[in-house]
Amino acid sequence: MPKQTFFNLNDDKKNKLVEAAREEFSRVSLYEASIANILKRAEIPRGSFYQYFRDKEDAFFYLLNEHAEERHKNFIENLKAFNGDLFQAMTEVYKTVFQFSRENGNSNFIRNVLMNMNYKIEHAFTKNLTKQNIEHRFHDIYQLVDMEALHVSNEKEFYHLMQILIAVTFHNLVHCVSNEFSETEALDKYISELSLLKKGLVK
Amino acid sequence: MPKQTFFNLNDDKKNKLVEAAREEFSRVSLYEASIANILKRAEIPRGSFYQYFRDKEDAFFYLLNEHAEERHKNFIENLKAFNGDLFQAMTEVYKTVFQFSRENGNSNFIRNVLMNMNYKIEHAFTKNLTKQNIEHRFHDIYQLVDMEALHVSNEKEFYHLMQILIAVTFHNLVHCVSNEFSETEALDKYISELSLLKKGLVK
DNA sequence: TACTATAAGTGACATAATGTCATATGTCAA
DNA sequence: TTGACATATGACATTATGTCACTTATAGTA
Repeated sequence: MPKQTFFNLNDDKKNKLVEAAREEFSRVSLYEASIANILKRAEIPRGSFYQYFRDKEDAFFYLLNEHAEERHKNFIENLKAFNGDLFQAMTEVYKTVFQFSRENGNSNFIRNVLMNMNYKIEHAFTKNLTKQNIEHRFHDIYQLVDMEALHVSNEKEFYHLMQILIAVTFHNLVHCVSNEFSETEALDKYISELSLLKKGLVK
Repeated sequence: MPKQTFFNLNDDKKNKLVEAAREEFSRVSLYEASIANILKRAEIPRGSFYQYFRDKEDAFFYLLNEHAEERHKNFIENLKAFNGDLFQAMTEVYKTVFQFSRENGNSNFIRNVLMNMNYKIEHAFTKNLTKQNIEHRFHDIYQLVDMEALHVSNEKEFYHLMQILIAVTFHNLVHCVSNEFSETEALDKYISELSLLKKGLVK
């Protein structure tokens, strides 16, 4: 989490800093990113950066969490719109994230995020920060999903189902973005795998 | 790939260097690893390192590929031993990798690999280097697997099935290692998810 | 208004990392 | 012995990171 001083910043300065960080993290991965470039773009001195953020990661995960928050809201909305159809809701999120990764303009942030996806990044994406939050959100989803359609009989089984779905969704995203699939190709692959998932892998 | 000079090294020097690298990559992740530490341990000058490897990654992926090669052989053996039962063979590999991640002695290499798993690392793990190799290996597996038991009707569907299985297997490994699960807990989780995968997610 | 405590801003600096290159050394065949 | 080639070496240029002593701003108080 950024330090309080960051949140105390006036909007202009804050936005300029956030944009500078986003540009740098769009250029390269978290590990290759250079704080010096962010400073240059944001026109702030080195000391100030450390006044606002603990380090490079802190700034990166701030941006990522902002994005993840949006995706979570989308997911909940989709779940409602599709009457609890988990797979349709997930497919919409998949599409959205994939489209973000295709923005060729100023921001390749999501593309870089996906191509360097690891446990910590996935975690930031799917859960949000606190243990409490995770359980709370999981429960929200559990309430909204149409369980009748699913092959699970309790919350624990549903947890496993979600783990599988998340694994396959991210794996697809990363694979398709890394291999520069078109949106149609990516969606085809994802839908094929979802369909196999639904019907089961064995006879 | 390491440079030819590396392979020309006499065994003593080569082993010392490889061990030095393994120790460093066991201490921290690829990105945090310091070449200086490898040099100190291997007692070679800086210039020599770059005579043998292109960079830090080069050394890291050399070690990883060695390991992945072993796992691939295991997998093929298991597939034969279990008469083409894909799930049993995969569960054995899962167990083995998990056990490697638990080695508390000199080497936490696999633990660090799993905890920093990303696309590139997964790729090194599952495929080996060349496109040709990937297709070749995939075909080998396709020949060995008992297709009768599976819910797929052609090689393309089998490809999707393997993608799912790989996604879920790695996701489990990373999750269980990151959260310090015991071997029993990890195996329980994996088996639960495999069972859900087999029977299908929807009714 | 002047004073003071607290927060925020600043950039030079210590430290450590990476990759390169000119130079030195070793090896082997003619 | 010589020359061509491969290998070895460590000083160096460059670029990072995170800290700290010091300055400046702000807001509450006498």
